[in-house]
Amino acid sequence: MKISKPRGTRDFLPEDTKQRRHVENILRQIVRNWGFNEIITPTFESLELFTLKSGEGIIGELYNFTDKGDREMTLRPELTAPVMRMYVNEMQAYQQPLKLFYFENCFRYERPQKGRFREFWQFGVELIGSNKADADAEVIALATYMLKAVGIKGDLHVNNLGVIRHLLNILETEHQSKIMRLVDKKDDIGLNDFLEEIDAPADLRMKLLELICLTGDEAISNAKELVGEIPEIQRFQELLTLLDTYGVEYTIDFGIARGLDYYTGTVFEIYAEGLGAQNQVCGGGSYQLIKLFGGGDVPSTGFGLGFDRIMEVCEIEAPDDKPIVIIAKDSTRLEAVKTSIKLRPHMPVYNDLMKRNFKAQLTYANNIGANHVIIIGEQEVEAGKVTLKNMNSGEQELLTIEEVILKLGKNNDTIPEKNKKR
RNA sequence: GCCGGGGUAGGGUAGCGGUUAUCCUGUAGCCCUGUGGAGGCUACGAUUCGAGUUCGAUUCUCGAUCCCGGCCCCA
Repeated sequence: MKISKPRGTRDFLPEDTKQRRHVENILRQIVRNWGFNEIITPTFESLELFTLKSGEGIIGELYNFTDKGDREMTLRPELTAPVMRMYVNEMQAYQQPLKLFYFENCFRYERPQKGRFREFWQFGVELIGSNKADADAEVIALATYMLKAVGIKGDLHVNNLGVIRHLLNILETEHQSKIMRLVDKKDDIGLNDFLEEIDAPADLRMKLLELICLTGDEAISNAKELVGEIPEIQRFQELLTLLDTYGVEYTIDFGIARGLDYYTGTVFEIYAEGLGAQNQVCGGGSYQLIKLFGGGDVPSTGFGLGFDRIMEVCEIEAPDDKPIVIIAKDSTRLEAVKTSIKLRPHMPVYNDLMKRNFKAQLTYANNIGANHVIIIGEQEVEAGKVTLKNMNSGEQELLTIEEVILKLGKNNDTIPEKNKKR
């Protein structure tokens, strides 16, 4: 009886894995160059960490369990909360701003569909300690640069929640939250009904419905007409000026709400084409979670990139490994092993492990796409050299191992390419 | 949790009440023990699971399960 993999999980074959690692390393390199440092948090955490952040309702979507010491645990559904927990536990005295990033798997008990799995990977960034527009701008710009680097055309939408909150601040806090959630869902009917239900002032109602539809270049001036010259708009403009300077293209969109109370001002989402219903590849903003987890009043900005969705639409190819195959006879197998040891610091080398005959070894080399084979037979051993055969041209030459290393180090562009990656 | 569409060797497929379950590809080996890519031959390998209808089910019915897509949700 075959055992199948759990629902919503995936096996990554060698080709898939190579591709994922390649893209992952490109992203990692960019984030490092922007001055962020990678961290790793536990795969499972206390259930409370996430219910604290998101409420009890989240439990339905978690892979939670009780451990043998009767502790309520869960596989992490996201990484912002763990990173904030880590900060509160052990990084509060660090020099700020603290620039952290992660690339880890997360788990949600949900119905799988296109771009949605039960185990999925998130690449995220958290900048802790600054509430300035400069911090928000750097984080947003970074997200767009990352997507660009892997060849994805993203559509960036930005908002500052301060504006809509300014409008709503005459209402009860709970009503404000509910409205933000409805705005986030773009549930206009539900929003209307709710405004009716709480008997919101007509003036507010009109302005709100108008505001959340504002997008594009005119949005700022239109918003000013609705709410006046409030500091939040100024702050929003400061951010946009910075984004212009970064060369980032964006759409102002007062309809982005992100639905959660802990977002403080700047919020943004990036969408990509070709992903069906799950087209959001990135989401983030500035938020205040540290206080909730028992730390100080420290502001943060961050985002999460849906790595699996990126892999769905990203078309860049990982470089080939271009393996070298050593071909030996029964009498020279030990010599082949010794040679492989000398070559392996410089290139990927395959020995025959199947005791195949000479011809079949060549066929094997051909099938795995080797550009070169190294033939070690009695003649070569006698000469103290090896035969290097180019599988594309068929040319052969008798060389010392040192000469082979020199030659393939120069001609085989795999080697420098590989070093470049790290 | 809900709604649609699907499951036949590792991958891609044909059969649609009775077949030795078809073909392509793949892998291993041989033709061919110092020269690969072609060809020939051989081997390996499948009806998702469980009930029901039937003399007989891969085929029809129901249920489960998994996959694909959508809804809900999206921290």
